[in-house]
Amino acid sequence: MKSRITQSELDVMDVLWAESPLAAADVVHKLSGSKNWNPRTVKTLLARLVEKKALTTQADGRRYLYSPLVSKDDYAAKAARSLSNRLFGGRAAPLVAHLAGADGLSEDDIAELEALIANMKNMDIKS
Amino acid sequence: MKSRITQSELDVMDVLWAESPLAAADVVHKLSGSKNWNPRTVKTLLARLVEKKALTTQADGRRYLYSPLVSKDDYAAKAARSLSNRLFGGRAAPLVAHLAGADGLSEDDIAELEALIANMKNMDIKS
DNA sequence: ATGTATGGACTACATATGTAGTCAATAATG
DNA sequence: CATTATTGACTACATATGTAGTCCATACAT
Repeated sequence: MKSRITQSELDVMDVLWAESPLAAADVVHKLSGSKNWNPRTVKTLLARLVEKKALTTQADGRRYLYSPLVSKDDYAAKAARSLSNRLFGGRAAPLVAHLAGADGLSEDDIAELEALIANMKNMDIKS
Repeated sequence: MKSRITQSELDVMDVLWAESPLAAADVVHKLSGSKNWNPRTVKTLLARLVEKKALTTQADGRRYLYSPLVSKDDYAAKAARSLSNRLFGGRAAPLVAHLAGADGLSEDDIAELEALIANMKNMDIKS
């Protein structure tokens, strides 16, 4: 019954995905630019993430250092598959189509996708 | 300040995206296979979706017929872009990469993506 | 040593969400 | 017509979530 990471909690995870382990005060500091949160709020979110087993702590003297237990890649993959299944029948193309605005994806996006697809085709051949 | 459609509410939207307008009893019936919900629950979700302006109602005698105000495409597009921005830096390729398991996407997915990309390149040329 | 700042543990409280129950009007049925 | 079933309106209540506050122990500065 692993509870879901919420929006606010995800903001905290982002900080720790970028750099870890960090003390609560560091996380507070890194969020101070983007979020207007009371340090208490950040502490609460950290505690909830530990409860949810999304973070672990290691003692550092009197305080804790926090590190992710869930990698961003894993989290992102699950979120992507969940969205794909829930709204796009588990198919990739409709999802990608909906990412684009009226005028398609950017050149860069298209180039990256082509490279990715070429790569996946290779994987397929090798197996 | 349009509140977000929740998971349970989305199940209701799905029914009405598939066919509308429908009376509450019809929605209840269509959900009875997949969800083990009390009809009251479905009614509550319908009412909340009307509040959130995701559905409209038209009177049909003593009851209401519900229809989506938000199309599935719009909703899905917003959800897809939101996920992409939140977790993949707004780029399409990493999202697609994370959709795949260890062994890449299915042949069908790859074929569909290629077709989609070819199409988007055409759009690009025309404009 | 003594006051003050800092850090974690626990508590708080409004709103959201999942999941229903109650009530009153009305439609359908015997 | 009297009874029952249906429907929307309103209410309920536990848990989740956003956003903090309080308390207490301890580290640090004087």
